[in-house]
Amino acid sequence: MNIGDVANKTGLPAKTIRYYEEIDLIKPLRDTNGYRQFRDQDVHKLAFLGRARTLGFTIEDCRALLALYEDESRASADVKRIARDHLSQIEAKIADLRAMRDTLSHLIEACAGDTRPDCPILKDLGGKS
Amino acid sequence: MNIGDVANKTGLPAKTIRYYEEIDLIKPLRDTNGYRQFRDQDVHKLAFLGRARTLGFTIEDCRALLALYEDESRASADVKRIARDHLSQIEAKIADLRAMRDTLSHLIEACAGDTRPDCPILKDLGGKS
DNA sequence: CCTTGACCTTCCCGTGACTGGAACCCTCAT
DNA sequence: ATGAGGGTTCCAGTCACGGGAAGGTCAAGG
Repeated sequence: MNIGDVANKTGLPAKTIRYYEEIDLIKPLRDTNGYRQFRDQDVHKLAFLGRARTLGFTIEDCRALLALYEDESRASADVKRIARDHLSQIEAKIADLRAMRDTLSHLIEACAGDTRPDCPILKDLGGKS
Repeated sequence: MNIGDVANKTGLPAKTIRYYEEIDLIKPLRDTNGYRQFRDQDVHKLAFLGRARTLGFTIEDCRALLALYEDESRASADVKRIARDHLSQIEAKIADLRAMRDTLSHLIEACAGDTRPDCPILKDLGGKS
């Protein structure tokens, strides 16, 4: 299979697939004309990576998860630890964003949003209570 | 005032302050020895920028907000539009993260996390329901 | 007067995970 | 022969800085 077909199958852009090869996440074969030849296992790995990325795992997490995936004698505790660490990062981000959202939405509510210059948003940013 | 004092006052790293000058957000004066000389207005702008950044506005948003801040004849509608656009981006991010969190936490709950290789997390990533 | 240490300066590279684009090669149909 | 539509490599850019090197400046102490 050529890279275009794999891109279609996995939903990953060809650029991303090449990038994943460059950083040694996958090692597709090469045809005599220099084209990448993807086996089913490559496609499967790419699907795995795509799914892990949509769950927000970093590339390095993905690398570790992929290694565990291929290791028949893994301990599920290792997988779970990676996932839990990631989850706590996500929760921290959500908390940050929620704080921003709350502040922002209050300010927006307080702003008339008309042609006059008076603006509580700018007042807040300017540090004037 | 030198950059260190300003960094202390505003809580922004000196590196960040230099960067903000480089991209023309602020224009501090220069002393004869080449040191940056910050006026109160510079410090005030930096505080404004710091606050806007903690609310998650991009640098370009900050540039626009700063321009409006300095424009006495602004319309608060312009400020509000920027803030609302930003708010909707934040909400989109929160939604994304929540989806990740929900999926992840279910998977983590289902994973024994012991020495056995069997792992629902990897099963999900591998696409095997 | 000299040194020490804490400042300050510029400059360049690295980050994460790609994306865009240039310049070029391969293949097949017309 | 030519054109369209694949593929290839390589380089630059993204965003908002942070790290670190190499060197100039300043105030205090010996």
